[in-house]
Amino acid sequence: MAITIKDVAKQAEVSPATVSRVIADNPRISEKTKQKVRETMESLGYYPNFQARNLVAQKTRTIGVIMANSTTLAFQNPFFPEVLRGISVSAHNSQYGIYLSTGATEEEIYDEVVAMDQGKRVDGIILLYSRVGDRIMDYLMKSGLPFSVVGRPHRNADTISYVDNDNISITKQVMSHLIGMGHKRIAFIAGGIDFVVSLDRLEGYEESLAENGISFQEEYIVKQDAMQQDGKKAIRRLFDLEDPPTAIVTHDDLVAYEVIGYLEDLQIRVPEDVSIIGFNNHALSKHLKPPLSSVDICIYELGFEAANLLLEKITDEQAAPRQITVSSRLIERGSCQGR
Amino acid sequence: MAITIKDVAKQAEVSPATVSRVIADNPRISEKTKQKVRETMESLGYYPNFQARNLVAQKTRTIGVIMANSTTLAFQNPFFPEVLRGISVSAHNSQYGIYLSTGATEEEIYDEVVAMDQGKRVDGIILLYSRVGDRIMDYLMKSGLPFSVVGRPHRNADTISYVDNDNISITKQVMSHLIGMGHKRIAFIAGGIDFVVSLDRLEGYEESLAENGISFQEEYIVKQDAMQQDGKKAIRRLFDLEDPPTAIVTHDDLVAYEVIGYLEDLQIRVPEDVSIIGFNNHALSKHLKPPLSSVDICIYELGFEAANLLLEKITDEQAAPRQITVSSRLIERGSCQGR
DNA sequence: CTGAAAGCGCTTACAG
DNA sequence: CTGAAAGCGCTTACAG
Repeated sequence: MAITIKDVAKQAEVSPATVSRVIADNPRISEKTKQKVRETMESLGYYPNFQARNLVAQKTRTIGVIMANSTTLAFQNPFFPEVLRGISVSAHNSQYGIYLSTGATEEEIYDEVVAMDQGKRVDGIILLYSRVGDRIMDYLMKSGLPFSVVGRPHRNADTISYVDNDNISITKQVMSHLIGMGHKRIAFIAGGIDFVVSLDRLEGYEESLAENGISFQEEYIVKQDAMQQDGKKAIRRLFDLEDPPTAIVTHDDLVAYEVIGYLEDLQIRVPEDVSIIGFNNHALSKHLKPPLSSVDICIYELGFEAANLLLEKITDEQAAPRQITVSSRLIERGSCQGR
Repeated sequence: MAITIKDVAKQAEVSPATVSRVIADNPRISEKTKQKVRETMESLGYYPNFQARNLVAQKTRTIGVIMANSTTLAFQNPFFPEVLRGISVSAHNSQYGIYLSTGATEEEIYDEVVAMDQGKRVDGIILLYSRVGDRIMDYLMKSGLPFSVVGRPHRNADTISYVDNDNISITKQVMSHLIGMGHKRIAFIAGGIDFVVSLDRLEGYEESLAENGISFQEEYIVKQDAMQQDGKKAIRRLFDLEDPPTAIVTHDDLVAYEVIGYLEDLQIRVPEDVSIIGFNNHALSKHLKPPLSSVDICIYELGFEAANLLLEKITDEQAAPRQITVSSRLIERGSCQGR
């Protein structure tokens, strides 16, 4: 069907081996032969077959990207496309392709990872999330397949290449900002409790309270379950407390806006009555009213560096695991007010 | 290195051919042999090598997904992840994988498409957008590689499998809604002018005006360029007109919110002074203030059906091109008011 | 019901 | 500087 190396060889009156060497620009082939072979490749419209090439090279020049279960709101926020853009740029720079997981459940995704590894479909994997007790990460650890993670692994972090923000520190900065403005009753709308990023931010929250001599109150924590089941109710409950919060930190700007919507329904004004800060610095956050103060976590960088780390491991088997901390910073806008 | 079919064959005391047949569950192999081979596959932890299998089968069970240049705000909106989710589900159902384009410029993407096709990396391609005079679509037409498109192709649409909303009709419905409320001066914030979807919506806009005896005014059209360069200025100009619009239709909810932000700066109230309607029904749109009326274009369906169409063509070479119209509907919320 | 052989399209020691 | 041969890991007519 398609033009193969043999067709080119015959036409150019050389052996297939020679054609192969010309493709690889092997210096032992004479310029004259190269010239001739290249011309016939051109005129025949020859294009090397990746599958065949990869089979003998025993690699694929493809990286697998594993995204978490995509059915949640999380998928509506810009994290995924933005991190993918970072990965794309790095992969493209090194002429690697991206193979994406398609599974909808953890079970399906696990099977895909096994298939990617054992079926030799990819040279390595980027895990786009880090959760507690994740089977997939355990599998990757054992498999020997190069991989990197966006987010600090819960266990054996020092033996794994990963990128992350300093979530504890940045959350403490967010808290200091609010506490510095006079806030003491600060609610925290947490992300999924099995994600390490959520744990880290919660830890930052708690540490900050402790360091500032403010007692931790369980009622100020809104779990993701509660938000997803009935966000409005969860927020109402917060403000039915004897001492309602005067500030709210949410794990995502989109959630912050959802909360702001509920607050308006409750006739609670932002920022006059309650201050609010989000994470992820959504493109909208500067346009909306109030403009939302938010933590820019540099999602693109996270993806870009995760890909770089992975390619490092793929290229050099001996490469030691590396950890990269991507900067993050609080962008102050109009959604906070002192008291 | 890895366990191959030969290792299994040796261990199970059969030929490699037999092992291959057991994998394919060939009915001519005795149950006894199958049993034995399966056991040794299990105990050895054998897993078939995709590259080898694909090389002889001359296919890849992979579909290429080509996304547009990803540097714009478009990438911040949920279209991409949502359409990808639809594709993923369909692909996963048929046990196909997804190979993603990584290029940042049209040139790079074109080269990737050629590589995917000629290098036999994928069995077919989904083009996530349709633009006027697109080289990539021209290439695909000529190549013979199965492909499907999200969005109506600008030329030769009847020979191509694609999914789309009825953008002309839905835009006319949106306009009828506004006109029915008494609006006559309706501005239109358009998407990229080289996208067919933008042209269709603009056509719906113009047709609707004509049918309702309202004259078309060039000044009411805000082009994407103007919005991207200086959105605030573009909106201000709209309201500096002698007859400023009383309603605005935008091609995307995120843009609608950006506009609403500018309007607030200009002390123009929504919906009291001006009504506004978006497209894409972003998850936030029901939470924000005002809750935004928006057209739900069923993005997930677009992706899902595009993948189905592609798989149909991959599976059956003779399959005639099919076009699927995915439903869309205006969701009324609080951002419009009669006059 | 099973095996030996050829082949998918390429690469790479080994010879010369 | 170039070619013949073996091989990557699998599948599939062809025999028996």
